[in-house]
Amino acid sequence: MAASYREYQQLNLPSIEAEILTKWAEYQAFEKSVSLREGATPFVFYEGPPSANGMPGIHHVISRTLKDLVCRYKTMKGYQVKRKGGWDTHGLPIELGVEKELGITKEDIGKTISVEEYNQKCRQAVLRFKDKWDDLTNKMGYWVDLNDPYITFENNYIETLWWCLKRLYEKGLLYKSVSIQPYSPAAGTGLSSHELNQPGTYKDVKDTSVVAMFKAVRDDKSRFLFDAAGDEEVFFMAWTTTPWTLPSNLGLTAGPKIDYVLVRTFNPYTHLPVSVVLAKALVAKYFKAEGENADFADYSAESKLLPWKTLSEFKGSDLEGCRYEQLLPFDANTAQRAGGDPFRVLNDTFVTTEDGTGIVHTAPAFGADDYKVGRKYNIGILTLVDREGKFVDGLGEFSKRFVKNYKDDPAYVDVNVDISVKLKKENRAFKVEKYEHSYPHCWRTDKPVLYYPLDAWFIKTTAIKDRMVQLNKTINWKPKATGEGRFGNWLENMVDWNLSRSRFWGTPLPIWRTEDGSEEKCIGSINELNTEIRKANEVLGGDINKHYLHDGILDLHKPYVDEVILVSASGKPMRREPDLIDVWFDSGAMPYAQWGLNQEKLAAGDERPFNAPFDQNFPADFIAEGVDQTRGWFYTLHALGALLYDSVAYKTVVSNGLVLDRNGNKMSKRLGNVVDPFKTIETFGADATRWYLITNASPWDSLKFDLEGIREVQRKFFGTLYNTYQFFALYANVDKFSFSEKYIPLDQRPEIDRWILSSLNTLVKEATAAFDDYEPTIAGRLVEDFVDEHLSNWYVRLCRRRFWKGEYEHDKICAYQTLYECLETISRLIAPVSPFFADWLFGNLNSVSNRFTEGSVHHVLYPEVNTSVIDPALEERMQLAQDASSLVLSLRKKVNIKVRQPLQRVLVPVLNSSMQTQLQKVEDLIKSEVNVKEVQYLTDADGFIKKKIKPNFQALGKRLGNKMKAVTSAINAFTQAEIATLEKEGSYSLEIDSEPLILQIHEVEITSEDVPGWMVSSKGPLTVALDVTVTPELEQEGNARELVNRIQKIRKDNGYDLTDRILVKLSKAGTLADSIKQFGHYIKAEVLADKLELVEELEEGTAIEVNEQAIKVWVDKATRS
RNA sequence: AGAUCCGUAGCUCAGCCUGGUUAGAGCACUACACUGAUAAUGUAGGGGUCACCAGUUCAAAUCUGGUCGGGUCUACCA
Repeated sequence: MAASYREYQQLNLPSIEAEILTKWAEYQAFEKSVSLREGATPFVFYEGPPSANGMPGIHHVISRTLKDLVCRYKTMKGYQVKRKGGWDTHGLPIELGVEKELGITKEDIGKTISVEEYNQKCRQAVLRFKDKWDDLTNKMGYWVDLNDPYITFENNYIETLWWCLKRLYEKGLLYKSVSIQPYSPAAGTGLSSHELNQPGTYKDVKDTSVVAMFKAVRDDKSRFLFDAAGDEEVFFMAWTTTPWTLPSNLGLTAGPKIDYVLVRTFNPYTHLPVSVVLAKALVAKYFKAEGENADFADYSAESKLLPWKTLSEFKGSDLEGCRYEQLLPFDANTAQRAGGDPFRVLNDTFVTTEDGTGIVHTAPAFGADDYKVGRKYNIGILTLVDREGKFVDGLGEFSKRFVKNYKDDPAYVDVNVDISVKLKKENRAFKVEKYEHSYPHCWRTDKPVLYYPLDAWFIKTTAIKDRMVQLNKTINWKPKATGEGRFGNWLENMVDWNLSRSRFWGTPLPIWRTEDGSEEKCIGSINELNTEIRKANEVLGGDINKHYLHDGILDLHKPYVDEVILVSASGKPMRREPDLIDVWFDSGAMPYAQWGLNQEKLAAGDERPFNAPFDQNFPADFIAEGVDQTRGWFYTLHALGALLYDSVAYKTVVSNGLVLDRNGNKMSKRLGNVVDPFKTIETFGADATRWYLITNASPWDSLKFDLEGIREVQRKFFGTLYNTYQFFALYANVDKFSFSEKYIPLDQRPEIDRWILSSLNTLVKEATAAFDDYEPTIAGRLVEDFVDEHLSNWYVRLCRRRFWKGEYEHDKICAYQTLYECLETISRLIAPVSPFFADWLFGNLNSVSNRFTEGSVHHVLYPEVNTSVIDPALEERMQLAQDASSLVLSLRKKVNIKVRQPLQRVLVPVLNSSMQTQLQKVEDLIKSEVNVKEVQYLTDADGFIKKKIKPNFQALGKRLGNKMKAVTSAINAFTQAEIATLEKEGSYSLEIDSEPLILQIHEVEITSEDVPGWMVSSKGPLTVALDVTVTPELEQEGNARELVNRIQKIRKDNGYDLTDRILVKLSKAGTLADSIKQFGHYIKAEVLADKLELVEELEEGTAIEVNEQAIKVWVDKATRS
């Protein structure tokens, strides 16, 4: 007995998926999908490592679906796609999690808990949710190799990072420098940008702001100011919201292209006459319009209005180099102590005229921009605040005072206010006010952060900026704009990469330094370190490194590496620089570190001393992550690829957008609008979820996630496809179709079969193009449209009878082969996006036909288009048939004649012979679909058609330009005769604005509009007219059909099998009797009745109504003969 | 603050690159119909200042500039 296609009660995606998962596990389907392609061209994919210390969310499902579908697609295209998994295990989120769990803060580490214990905790916490992640990976059908993942905390991984760092060090790209970083005095620690981006860190606060007046020094540079001011005192005005930085002021920065003015006025506090410099654009902020050129002599302390007068105007560049007197001189902040040449006006483009005065008070220690411009001009640096947040000694009355209330001291007096008061008194303040702005706070202590100079190690990415920009242009970005815009701009504005992190659980910086910093050494491997360890012991003697002499170092983390002391060339001890490196370096170096160092290659001085798979796996063909990784992983991969090997690290990158909730809000635990991926998958199935995520919006658009959308996908796409399969299986099992007959050549198949196969091949072509272009959304939507509109609602609907009527012979086999081929091809087309359902469908089909030897759809090749099957004319005329049917149905609706009532004819005006030929070929389909007996074609000759003419704007517009309006109205006024002439001659002469103009036939569109005296309906060039006369003859046939429908329903209600023969008795009733007599044969054939009897009286049986006539029907199974 | 994406029907999205005269589809809603595969489908109906303003053009949802709103990233500044 031949195998049969599996049939189901109803679609249940989750149970299908459970079944397929079991099958995959048993057959090791994933492993096989890779091993089957051994020797094939590799397609290199990098997995961006997730951090398993948090639960996976629905947004992980979208990026992983994207990764998975590309890898599956490429596998089906014949590539070998290895997917090594990985785990990101270092970094702040993990440390913060552990601290929270232990209820400690950073300060406790090394005190209440040893670094060793702490890191042990981190190591344990890192993979806490690994099971959950593995579970999700499995359930969502993400194929990735989790058996041999790279793990960033492992020694061999860190060792490779060290090697990379050393290579950078040797190229002179790794350096130490002071940088201005966010720092929390209350917590005593620097903050990472990540910490600063915690929700709620930016708060609106009211600070005392002051516009300070810096007195210009008269010299050659500033002469133009004093000349204009008539030798009065001249001040530069600069605004600050942090008056505590004023003692550390060393410069004033102006924008070179900004316009400035010198204004004569009075100091509103001291009422002394002054001349001040500020940006022209900001004058209105400090001076009222009415005060301009007001009477200066009238001004007194009581005056409401401040008179002012513009004395001169100049550019910021004119101010460059002007000197000023120090605002708040003390012992501690002399120019000498600052080093450099301070108290000058500088120029930089970061200055804006949005706020303040257009002149920026510059304290290099307390602002990144200040620092940068300060260095450029060598104005030195003063850090007059210590790490606790209080002023140092030597600042007079301000010494030792906290610059902000870091200690929650109830008696705290705001030093910023005192500074402002002092300035007011000294004629050095122009305006003091409370200013509300958003300012970052330490998320842990809730105290304001300050920017503070800290030592840090940098990678000199700026050295190869141009090269990185150049390389970026070769990367295929999806979407393009992210690469050119967001990423491109980011590269253009690149700064050196600050690697340092003052944390505990991470990759230690492998640099050892002598105490005076004069000698240092960068270590590039474990062997090298062990050698150095022994050497140091030999040179320095004693107990130095005694724990590491025997076995070498066993763990490259803190605190162990910090215990190691090395020896410099000159014999001095060296200690490790205490920093850890940015975790982004960990992930950015994964192309190299995932394979680890190869000791032989290393010893041989290989440029690429990584284990062998590396050679085949760099750079990646494809990576994909969320768009939030643009400046994260995408950047670090790119930077390291360029820095280390002058290469891109990936050729194509897809950045997917955010997943928002259904109202467009970002999902966050705080808002409680997160979607649980497990629950979603369990409820709707991974395939429906994946399909929804991919087809609803382009991956890079942000997605408003709505469960209703998944439900719709489930119903509409999978439901339809499932039903189509179910339909096929039902009849194929009856007929024992197993594709054992020879493949019937297309020219021996009916039109509709050739049509659906043509459409199918068009679909294959277009879907493949879309996948090749990393546009899965387009591919998915194409398949959806095909399944719904073409396959299910046209092909199957029209062909239904072919499957259950008649014998198992040529036409039926054609139908089975065609539908089978469609289903099988669809299963392969959708396999990348919905891997479970595809494999289920494929498996169900293939287990009967055995057309493929492969056990899984994921092992076969993606369908190849057969262009010889594509017949555009055929697809076009089928469209005509669909349109014509739709128009006729619409007309039937208008006159309320149901489809079951046959009608005699439709008239179709044809404008040319090719249209008629096209229609004739699909005439039968139209007739059966709309239940009419004949199609008549009307041509001009019949004189029935009324035509409509419309200009072809596209063609005419180019030629005529601004004459279009006149021509349009001329054309609209055409008579039927004129249209006829144009059609006959192929051109027509017009006169527009008394100029002759020859109109060509292709410059207009002529459609038939009307058939006088008939009901018509049209769509584009197609018009149909319907003969709505119902003759008695037609009515009888209609009755018969109606009756068939009722009997079929009874059959179904009685639960008969499709093939059961029946006996029917009908009560004689009115005019129906005639119908029954006349169409008895037809009725019997339709309902598989052996006997159809008309009886006078029927006791039992079902009472039904046929076209408002009551009748009784009695149905019973015929006994088998 | 800079960059970037988005804004079309109640909702989700096409169309925009390459301008062309009734702006489409699905969902939802209403009514009718179809069905021995269908949780499907068909027909009809309501529902749109294509965010706004200006410009270019004979012609703008489409091109240009700006504004507004939303998202994201980066930065945080006197």
